[in-house]
Amino acid sequence: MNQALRLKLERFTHFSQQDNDLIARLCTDRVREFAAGTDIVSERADAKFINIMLDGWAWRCRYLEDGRRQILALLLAGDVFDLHNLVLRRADHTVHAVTAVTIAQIPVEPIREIICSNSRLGLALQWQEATNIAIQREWTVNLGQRDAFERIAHLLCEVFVRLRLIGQVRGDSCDWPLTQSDLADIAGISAVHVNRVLRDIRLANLADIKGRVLTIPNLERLMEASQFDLTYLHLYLEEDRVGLSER
Amino acid sequence: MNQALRLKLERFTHFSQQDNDLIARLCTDRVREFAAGTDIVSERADAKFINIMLDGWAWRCRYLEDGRRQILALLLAGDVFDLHNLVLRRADHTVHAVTAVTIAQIPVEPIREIICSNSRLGLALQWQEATNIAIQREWTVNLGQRDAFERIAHLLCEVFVRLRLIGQVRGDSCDWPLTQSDLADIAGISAVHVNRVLRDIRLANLADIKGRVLTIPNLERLMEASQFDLTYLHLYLEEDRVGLSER
DNA sequence: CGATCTGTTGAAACAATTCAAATCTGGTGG
DNA sequence: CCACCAGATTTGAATTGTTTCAACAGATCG
Repeated sequence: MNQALRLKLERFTHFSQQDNDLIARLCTDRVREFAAGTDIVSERADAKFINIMLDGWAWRCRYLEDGRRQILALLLAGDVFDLHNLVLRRADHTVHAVTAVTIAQIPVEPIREIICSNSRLGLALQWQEATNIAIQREWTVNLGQRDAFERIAHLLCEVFVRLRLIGQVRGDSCDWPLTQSDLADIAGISAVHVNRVLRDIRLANLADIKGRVLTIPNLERLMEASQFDLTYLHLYLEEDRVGLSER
Repeated sequence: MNQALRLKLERFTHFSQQDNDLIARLCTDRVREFAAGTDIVSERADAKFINIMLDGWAWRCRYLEDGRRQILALLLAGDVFDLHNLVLRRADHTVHAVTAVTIAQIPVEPIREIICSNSRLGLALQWQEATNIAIQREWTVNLGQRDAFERIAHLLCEVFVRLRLIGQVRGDSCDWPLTQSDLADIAGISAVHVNRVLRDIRLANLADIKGRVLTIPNLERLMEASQFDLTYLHLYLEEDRVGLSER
C-alpha cells in the first residue's frame, strides 16, 4: 500500500491483512497522473469518483463570477477526498493539481461496499472525511477570527504537522510548492500583505520560506503564536509522533 | 414525521412507507428539549449521538483561548447534524441553542444500520451531512473573499432560502432570533460594523431586520448583490419551490 | 421601574488593500 | 553559456475598509 496512505489511516486504527490487501488493490487499479497546474475535478462536473491522493499537492477551490477565488482545502498525499460523491450528483467546486499529482480514482460502488461492510477500513475512510470537515471548520475559524499574522502562522503549523504525519518532513523543513499568491487565496488577504506577514514571521524567527522549502526552527513557538491546537485533526493513535516532540 | 424534517429530506428523494415509519419512530423515541442559551453539545464532550433538529435555532461554535468565538454553522429545523459521530470520539466544538430547541438524539448504532442498509433514508442522511459540509465550504468562501456587505447579504439569502425549504417563511418575512453580535461572530466582523452594514442594506432596500423579524422585499436583488448561487445547497427535487420564484 | 442587554452613531486609530515600480528567480532558446 | 522573459517576490506611499472607544437611545425583563 502507498506509504503516505498507510501512515495516515493508521493514525485512526490498525488494519487486518485483508483490509490492507483490499486497499492496496484499489489503489493500484485506477491510478491517474495529473500534471502540475491541471484540474483534477472541474466545477459542475458529474460526481463519479472517490479519490485518494497518492502523491503530490492539490487544492479545492471555488471561483466567484468576478474572478476572485478561495482555496478551500489543501490535499496532501494519503488524503482521501470527495467521499461525498457517494450521495452528491455534481461537484460544487474545482480540485486543482498544484504539483504533479498521482491519484487513485475509485468508483463509488466498491467504496460503498467497504463502508457498508462496517470493516475498520470503512470506518477509517469515514474518519478521513470527518477530519477533512474538521479542518474545513478550523479554516472557517481562521478566516473569521484570526488576523493575517495568525492565519498564516496557523496554516504553516497545520501543513507542517500533516506532512510530518506522512513522513514528508526532513528535520525542521518540508517542501512548500505554494506561491505567496496561493497563500493569499487561502488566507483571504492580498498577496502583497502575505509578503509583509511572511517577513514579520521570518523576523520573529518563527518560520521561513525560501526556494520552495518551508523551515520552522521552533514549531512549539509557532503553534503558540497562532493558538494552534491539534485537537481538530482527531489523531487517535501514537500521538507522541506528532505535536511538539520531534520526529 | 416532523414537518420540517420531511420537507427537508424530500428535497433529496422520496421515501417508502417503511422509511417514513422508521424515521418517525426514531424521532419520537429520544426527543430532548433545550432552553434558549444552553449548550446542546459541549466542546470535548464524548461523541455519543446523531442529532436531528426538530424545532428551533442552534449554532455550532468554536471558542479561542482568549475569548474570541466563531460561529461555524446555523442549525435549523429539519437539519441532521453530527453524523461524524459515527467515527469521531469527541466533539471539537460546541453546539448551542439560540432559541428553545427540540432535538431527536439518536444513538450511533441505529443510524449506522440505516446507512449500511443502503436504503433511500440512509442516503438522505448522508446527503444532509454532505450539504452541511458544502455550506461550511461556502462560509469559508464568504469569510475569505467577500467584504462585510456581501457577507451579511449572502448569509441573509442562505438562511431565508433554507427557512423557505422547511415552510418557515411568511411572504417576504421570517423569524430572526440572532442579535447583531451573533451576526458579527458569523461574519467575522465587529458588532458595530454589522450595525452599519445592516443600515446600508436597509437603505439599499435589500433587507430589513426589525423586532426579531427579517424581511427581504426582493430576494433576487439581494442574491445578486451577494453573488448568491444556490448550487451549493444541492437541492435536487422540485427546484421550482426555492430559488427565485415565490412559494 | 430600575437593570441589563441590544442597537445606533461619531471620531480617531488601525489593519489591510491598491497601485506602482524595482528586484529576484528559474526556465528557454539562441 | 548567456540573454531574455515571465512569473514571483519585495518595498513604499496613498487609500480604503474595519475596528475601537465612547456615549446614548431603545428595547426587554424580572
